[in-house]
Amino acid sequence: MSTAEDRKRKKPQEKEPQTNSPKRHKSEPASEIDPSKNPYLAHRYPAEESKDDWGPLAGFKRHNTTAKMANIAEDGPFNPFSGNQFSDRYFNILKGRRGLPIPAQRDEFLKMFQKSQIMVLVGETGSGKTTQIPQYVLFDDLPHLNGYKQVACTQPRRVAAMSVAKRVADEMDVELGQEVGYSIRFEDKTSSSTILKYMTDGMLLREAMHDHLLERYSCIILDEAHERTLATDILMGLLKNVAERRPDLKIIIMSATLDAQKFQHYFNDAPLLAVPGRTHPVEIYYTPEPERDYLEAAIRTVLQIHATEPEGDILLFLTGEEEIDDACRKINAEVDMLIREADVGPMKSYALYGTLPPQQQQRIFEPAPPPFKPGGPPGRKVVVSTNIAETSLTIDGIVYVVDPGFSKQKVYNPRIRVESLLVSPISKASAQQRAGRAGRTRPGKCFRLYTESAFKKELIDQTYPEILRSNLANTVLELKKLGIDDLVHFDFMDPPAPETMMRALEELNYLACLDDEGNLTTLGKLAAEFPLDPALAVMLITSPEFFCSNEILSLTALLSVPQLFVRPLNNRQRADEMKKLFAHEDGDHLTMLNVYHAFKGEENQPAWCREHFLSYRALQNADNVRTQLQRIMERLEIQLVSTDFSEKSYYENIRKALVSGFFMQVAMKNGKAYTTVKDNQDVLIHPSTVLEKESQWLVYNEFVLTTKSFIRTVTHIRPEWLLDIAPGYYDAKDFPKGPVRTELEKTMDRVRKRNALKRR
DNA sequence: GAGCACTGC
Repeated sequence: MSTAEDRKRKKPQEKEPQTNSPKRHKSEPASEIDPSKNPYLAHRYPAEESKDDWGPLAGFKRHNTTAKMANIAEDGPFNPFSGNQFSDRYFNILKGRRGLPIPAQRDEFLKMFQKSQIMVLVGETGSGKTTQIPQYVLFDDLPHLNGYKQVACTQPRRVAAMSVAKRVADEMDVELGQEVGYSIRFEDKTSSSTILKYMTDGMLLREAMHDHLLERYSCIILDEAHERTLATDILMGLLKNVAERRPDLKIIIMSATLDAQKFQHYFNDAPLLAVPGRTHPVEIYYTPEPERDYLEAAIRTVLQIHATEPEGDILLFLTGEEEIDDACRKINAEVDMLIREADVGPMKSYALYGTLPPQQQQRIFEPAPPPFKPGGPPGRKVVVSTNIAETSLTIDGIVYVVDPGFSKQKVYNPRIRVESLLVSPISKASAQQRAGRAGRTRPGKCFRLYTESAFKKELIDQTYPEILRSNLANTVLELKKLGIDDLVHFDFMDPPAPETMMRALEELNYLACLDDEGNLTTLGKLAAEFPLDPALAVMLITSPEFFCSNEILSLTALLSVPQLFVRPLNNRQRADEMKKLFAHEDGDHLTMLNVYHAFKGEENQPAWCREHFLSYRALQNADNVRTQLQRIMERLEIQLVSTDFSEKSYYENIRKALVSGFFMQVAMKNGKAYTTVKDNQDVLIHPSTVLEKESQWLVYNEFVLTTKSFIRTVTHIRPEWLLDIAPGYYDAKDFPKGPVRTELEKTMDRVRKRNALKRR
């Protein structure tokens, strides 16, 4: 990745071999003209040399331009950023862009942008803010004439960063990856010519860890700030801080209309610009009485719409995979009955949730079935979806939305240190977003399965930001790495609960990533380099001590992707049998490793995965993650070693390495069930385990709270290892009197006696 | 003997 300095150094070198023609003019005949005199290439030379007396940007003074000037430059004929002649396609797209509502406010935007360091911009979907505002910034901020700086625009999701970058590259008539590019995990599509970069907010955060002042940017645009992802919240705190130390940095916070004042207030009363959206009105209907069974009510409502409303597709929001599959089955059965009894058209139902393979997700875009007879009652499709359709996926043609008012949300309980998913009422903002999905192509209707008074009085305004609902161990490590020493006084927009913060600090201290004063240790600094949870990072970094870093590298990658084993509804038994083929008697971690090794030895991987009920996507993903982690290890000079497979200690070493990261996630057998050490929670082993033999002590990867408390992905370990690998954590006298303490003391005695024998 | 809202590095 190139820093601003690199870019400065690289530029002059680049022009040498191309004295006669600039880089992307390959088909052009060699010109007699000295390229440094070519006004259209003026931007390729450092600002101090550039006079910009001619060319499309003639007379443009940084932060002193107008919409009129920019419009003239945009009208061509030459592209002010690439020097090329504009294509016909460019002018076609330009016509469309000028038809958006936002250009009318270009001057208003420029004035505000020029006057203030930080501004807030709110606009509904369809306003074009994500594609247009960054371009407006380019024409005024002129980052390429300002020491080759860049303009960044962050997105919460990878697909958004990619697709918007592609769109804007087309709008600006440049090749994607040149003047306009994107940067997401596993893919950096930028070059030394890039002046506008779309990126995920997590990616910008990563960059900030090595460049605390974000020096390579002259302007940072945080888009979709209302979503309040963890990364967005940390970035906002960071940017507020950086803004003071870098008066030259411009910041724009973009958000949907809600909560604008909160953003303004947080950024020292930054000015606000509101741009209108382009959506159709949506009529809202409430139920007169509260519904007792929202699933039943939802299905009933869908059928009523189908029987009585004019043409248009339906979107129903439910909470999870099982519920959605169930609802689809019931809807199909009811529609069949309805068709027999009444004069209605056909209706096709589609399930939509994140873990569905992409191919199946795509099916929701199939057109609705046609009516049975021309002019008869309309055919329709109904998409039954999780929250994924609220933000990540938009489906055109939706006219009716059915909103029961619930979604699964992550909650964190710092007292028992457990993150879990809970079906909870949605917020007003969420309800509005859902309703908006009905008005994308024409006026629509939204049926809320709750009363108007419940909406007004019971729903909270905004969903709580993620930072208030998460374990913050990773976040605290990131903040420390960002150079923020005083976490207590860090200016969060919504400060997390002190107990959550304390838990995170405590966890990092146990992992030896923070010392007793709360400072980053050498191990902590290394751990922060990895895009992993602290426990995984520590396990990986210490694995060479157990002679198995190659294997732990694979395992770490496997543990950081979801859903390795596939278990289709109609083939569970077969899937379970297949899983047994890979089972290792000591537990699930080693089983996953067996899967990975078998996968790597396979030639036709997709077919092999189908046959063995494994997710090809997950394994491929794990492989990508592994490559990324391996590069980081090589950069940090962490050794990659293996124990010879024929050695008896091959698997034992891996289990010990597991303990070095997960010693806080250990459970001990207590009668029929297990008890987690330290927290004393009664837990059961998740039924998905391959472990069959009796095991007194287990290390587990996650605690899942569903119908019962489960520990999932478990491996058998020996208590001696705990004393050996984490002596500070497993000091028996720190434990309350009880079975765990008794066992630890027994183990200590055993070790002592054995050592005494050895000494004799 | 059961589940996996959604993202991101």
